[in-house]
Amino acid sequence: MGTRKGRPARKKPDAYHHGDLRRALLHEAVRTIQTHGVAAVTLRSVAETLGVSRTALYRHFADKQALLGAVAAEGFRTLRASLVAAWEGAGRGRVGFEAMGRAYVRFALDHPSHYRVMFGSGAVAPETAPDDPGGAAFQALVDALVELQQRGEVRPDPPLLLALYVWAVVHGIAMLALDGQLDESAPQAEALMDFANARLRTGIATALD
Amino acid sequence: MGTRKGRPARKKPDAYHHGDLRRALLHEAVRTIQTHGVAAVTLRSVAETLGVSRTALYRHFADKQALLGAVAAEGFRTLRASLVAAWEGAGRGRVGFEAMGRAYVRFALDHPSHYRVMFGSGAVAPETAPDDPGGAAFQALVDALVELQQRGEVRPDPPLLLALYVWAVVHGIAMLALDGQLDESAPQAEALMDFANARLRTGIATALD
DNA sequence: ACCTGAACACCGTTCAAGT
DNA sequence: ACCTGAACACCGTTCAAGT
Repeated sequence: MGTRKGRPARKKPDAYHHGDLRRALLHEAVRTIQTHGVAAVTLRSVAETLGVSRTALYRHFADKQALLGAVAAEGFRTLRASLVAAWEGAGRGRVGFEAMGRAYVRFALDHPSHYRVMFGSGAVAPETAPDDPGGAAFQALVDALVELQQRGEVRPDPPLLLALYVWAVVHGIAMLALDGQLDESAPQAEALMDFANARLRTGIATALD
Repeated sequence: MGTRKGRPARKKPDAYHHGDLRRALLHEAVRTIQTHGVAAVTLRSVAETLGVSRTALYRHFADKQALLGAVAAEGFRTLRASLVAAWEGAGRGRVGFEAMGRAYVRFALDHPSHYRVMFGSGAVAPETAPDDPGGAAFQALVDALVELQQRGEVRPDPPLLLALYVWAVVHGIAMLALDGQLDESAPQAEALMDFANARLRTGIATALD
């Protein structure tokens, strides 16, 4: 803020040529999703609370779906940060891996609507990616598994396949919780994740026959 | 069809007092979802293709969400039938169990939009239930696991917890595939399910230490 | 470049009214 | 009981126009 190099300071910021409408739109959409759900995200209401015309959005996003795509991308960045923090914070290794799983489920429980948008039919396919935050979040999981393989703690299967399997487990738990399929969602979801961590290690069979 | 016992045959069915508008609405909604996705399910279009007023639906469903709830319930009944058929058809046991997993994923791949509605935010909570088809589908999984436990082939953990874990795995694979997170969805989803069946048995660790 | 204002083609839902 | 028709309060998106 204040003056910028080589650009004459504007007398009055002129209300709305406010330079970062894109970021403001994105932030407002995320906020609305968190507090009132996706259905409440209306181009009209978002524009109004920002004090901007209903159609101003089209300068920054192709359409509403593009806005939601950006919301999803931001969600994946936050998710990735949570996963890495859990992994590092628990000192990596098997304990770190289990912490990652718990962090994943907790993220979904803490941001249910946002999480839903991230996996909504919008399909944030990799081609959209100058950075592909979804892929980056997944990569954090792959990296952890490779490290565990190098320590000889995880079977030497193709890391991609292993990572997809683990992702399916945590994503499945998250979705079941969000859809209200677990009674008393939050506690049972965490208990289920603890059980999942144990079963990921040893499976469900009684013996190796 | 034809004459019904004890009821005077109607001369002309009178176009629309056609008695089973409810069923017709439900069928048309399912058909549209399958062919054009949920977004195409519009009360207006459904009514029009049925030759009925736009508001006739409100005699049979509280609102659009109730219609989609009925669509979800029907989906769960079909899913349950597929699971049971796979389990029985493969002669139960561990082979039957693995067949159930594959049948689950195949159902989702074959009815992507319908599957999405089944787990959409609508929340077909158990209180809606005169029959609760979602619970019945889940029960088929619980029953199979209990039977495997009785044979000593699955660890004697609480069946509910085991079933939730397995459900999370198949649901997670299904959702990842539907969201386009797997390249070449169909084949990779089935390969992932095969891997999942193996990992459900023995887990991902290298040893039992 | 960035934003506005009016207009368009859609929605789900209500409500009094018809048979 | 079951259905209609008009009306209401919403949508996302377009397009010519302003600065």
